[in-house]
Formats: sequence, structure tokens, C-alpha cells
Amino acid sequence: MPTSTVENYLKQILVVSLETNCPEVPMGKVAQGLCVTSGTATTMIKNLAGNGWLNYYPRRGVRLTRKGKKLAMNMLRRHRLLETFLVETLGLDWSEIHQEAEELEHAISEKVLEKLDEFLGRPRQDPHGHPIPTRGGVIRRTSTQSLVSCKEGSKVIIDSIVDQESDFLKFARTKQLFPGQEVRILNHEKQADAITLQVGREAPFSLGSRSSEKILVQA
Amino acid sequence: MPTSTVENYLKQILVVSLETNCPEVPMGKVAQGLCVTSGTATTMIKNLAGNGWLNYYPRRGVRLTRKGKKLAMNMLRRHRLLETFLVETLGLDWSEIHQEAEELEHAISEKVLEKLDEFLGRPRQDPHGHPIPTRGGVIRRTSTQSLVSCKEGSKVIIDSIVDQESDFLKFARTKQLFPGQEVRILNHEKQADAITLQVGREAPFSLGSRSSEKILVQA
DNA sequence: ATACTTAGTTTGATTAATCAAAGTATATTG
DNA sequence: CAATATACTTTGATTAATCAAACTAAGTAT
Repeated sequence: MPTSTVENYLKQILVVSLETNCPEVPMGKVAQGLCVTSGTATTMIKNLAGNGWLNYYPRRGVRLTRKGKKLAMNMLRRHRLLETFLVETLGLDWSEIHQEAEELEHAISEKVLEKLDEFLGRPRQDPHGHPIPTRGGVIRRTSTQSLVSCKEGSKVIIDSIVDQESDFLKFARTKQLFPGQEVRILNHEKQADAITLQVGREAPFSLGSRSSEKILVQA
Repeated sequence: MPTSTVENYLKQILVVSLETNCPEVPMGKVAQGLCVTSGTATTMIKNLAGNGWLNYYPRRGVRLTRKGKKLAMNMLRRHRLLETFLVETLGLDWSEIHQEAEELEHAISEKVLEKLDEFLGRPRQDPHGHPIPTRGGVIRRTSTQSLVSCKEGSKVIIDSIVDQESDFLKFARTKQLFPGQEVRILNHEKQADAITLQVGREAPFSLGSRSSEKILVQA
């Protein structure tokens, strides 16, 4: 049985590789994402490589093996199903569910997970709009276009919010930025590093590129 | 923050002290209940005593402090609420919920627990018939009378089943022995170490004292 | 190219939890 | 009461995960 530390490392690597659309993940991203020192990450990664969870290319990065990817996908499934349960069933706010799911995902058994999936009606995506991997480890390809790349005057639908930070999510909610919402881009001046948008008939407001990168959209 | 090992030790001590109706618990029960060697238990207990969770009386046993009892009660609350959730909401069989709850109880936060309690309608007892401690750590006094002490010809109501072993619980269910059931004692020969009983209009059957001790009842 | 910066690796130490095996009280029993 | 058995404690070792700090390789800039 992999420990929950192993599960965390593998999930982190998978998430980064999905986000960057590149299977090879640099050590820095691993250490940073898990809030450990780089030395700790190196030691642990060598260990994981020794157990066949991933391939390690010193000073270049890591890449999950098939076995590692399978486990990581399963962790992502757990995480996202739990987040869905916390919001849909127990009524928690989407800004506080990440940490909760982070703990529960290691404790829930496969059996309970399947019952939960059934109970929730086999949802396709979590409250942030992220796709939930199937039991077989298949995941819907997520949008690669963010608000940053939208042209002035266009109308898009929010696909997902790529940030788990409570503060950002609270802000997003007050501005009604959540999956499914239609957004109109009023202004996009590249040089100003700002994009002005409007949701429904609410007052327009602006986002810097740091923030708009986190809002994935579809035309 | 106490580790989940600390939580387990304290909960185990509380459960034994409730079962035996005696606040002092011998080391043997601790080691046995947690499936560790006696040496491990001694080391750990000294540690817990050093942190004020309990008082340790070498070669006599341990007794929870107020602080230790508070945490232990909270763990029991978590465990029993989770067991209730697993049976009532997700439809798992009561014979398989103990191990599941054993893992989840360490991962669930206070906030999620309260939401869960609310969602379940603030249940008073779990599927085994055990009382669920309140948020304040108050627990209903449980029956002290088991089937062993019942007179021939009497009729009793099952209060709870004091065993978490999957096999015994499966057996109990096939015989319809669960909380709330009315049972008639047809025969009770002390010397024979057996008690014959009937549930409803089902065929009568016998239990040895080992088993009947596990069935707590009320007149 | 030489110096500097950044990313990554090594080394040595620490903490929590555990076991096996040896040792020591206490209780039981002939 | 002495011998034995039972319950408990001590000791020495192990494993997983971590850090700080020293070190090294690779890339960047003057």
C-alpha cells in the first residue's frame, strides 16, 4: 500500500503535467507544490523511482510511469468526487473544500468511493469545473484557453477555475466567476496587463493577467 | 495537533473504560485493542502521559485526564457519526463499516462533521445501537445487562451489539439480532454455557456465553 | 570566457511509531 | 514459601518523512 505521502507526490506531479500539458515535471514544481524543501523532494523522488511510480531524470525532472499515473488519476478522482460531495450534499462553500478533500482522499476506500459516486449521480465535473476522472482513469481534456487569450468584444463561457486558494475563490464568487457563466470581454489592452469584463448585467470590472490566467474558458 | 496514533490510543482507552465501567484501563487491553506489542504500548503511553492526555500508573494501568477524555469522546463521536452515514446514506452493510470509519474519523474536520451531523438529522445512536456522544462530549449511559444475565422465559429488547468484527455482525444479521429487536429466552442452562432464544417467529437457536455477552439488552 | 545566479543534489540529523528480545515485578499455585 | 506463570517494562534497532546547510551543475550575463 502506498503511503499518503506517496499519493500526494504522485497527484501533484499529475496535476502539474495536466496543467502544463507536458508529461515531464521539473523538481522545483514538485517541491513547491508539496511545500517541502528541494532536498526532501529529491530524496523522496528517488524513492518513488525505485518503486516504479515514476522515472527520474536527474536535474531535468520526473515523469510518471503507467503505474504511477494510474494511482495519481485515482487520487484526482477521489479528490474531485469528495469536493463535489462536500458542496452538493453537505453544503460547504467551494472556497473551503480543497483542504478538506485533501485529507479525506487518503482515508476513503475504493468501496465507499464507488457508493459515493453513485449517490452523487456520477458527476462529470467538480465545483471548480474540473473534470472528474472515470474509474478507469480517463479524464476529459480540459480547455487550454484562458481569459488572457480572449479578444476584445468576444463572449465566452467559463470552463473552470484553476486555483484552490480560498481567498481567490471567495473573490471569484463575489464576481460571479464560476463554471458555466457567460462572460463578455469589454476591453483587453495587452500592454496594460489588464482585461475588463462583464458578467450578466453586473458592473464591469478588471482583472490582471495573473488572475485571468486562472479562468479557463470556451468560446 | 495530536497524530492519528494518539487519537487511536485515547479512543481505545475510552471504549474499554466505558465497556468495563471502570476509568482505569490495564496496559494489556491497550496493547491488545490496538494490535501492538506491549513494549510499544508502554512507550507510547509514557509519551501520552507526558503530554497530559492521561495518567499512567506503572504496572497498574492508565486513566484519561479531562483533556484526554474530551478528545477521546470527540473521536467516538466522529466514528459513530461516520458509521451512521455509511449505512444510512451510502447503504453499506453494517458488517463492513467499522474499518472504513476507523480511517475516515482522523481525516474529517470539525466543520464537516457538524454538517454531516446536521445532514443525518442529529442521530442519537449508530447502526450497532451505540450512543453517539454530543458535541459537548456527553454520552448516554449504555445498558449493562447482556443476554447472559437473562432469565429463562423472559422477553428483552436488544440495545446494542458490542463487537465490530465483520464475521460476527454478519452472523448477527442473519439471525436478526440487531438493536430494537425483541428476543425471547427459551432456555438458559448455566452449566451448559448456552442460551436458546427466539426472534419473532423464526426458528429458535442457541448462543454460547462468549457470543451472548456481546448482545446488550433491556427489559 | 569568467563570474554570478538559480536549480537541483548530498549529507547528517531529527521525530514518530513500531518490533523483538531481554529483563523485572506481581500474582498464582502446588 | 518457593517455583512458575503472567503482565508489564526496558533496550536497541528499524522505517518513513522531513529539515538545514553544504555542495555542484547548468545556464545567464557582462
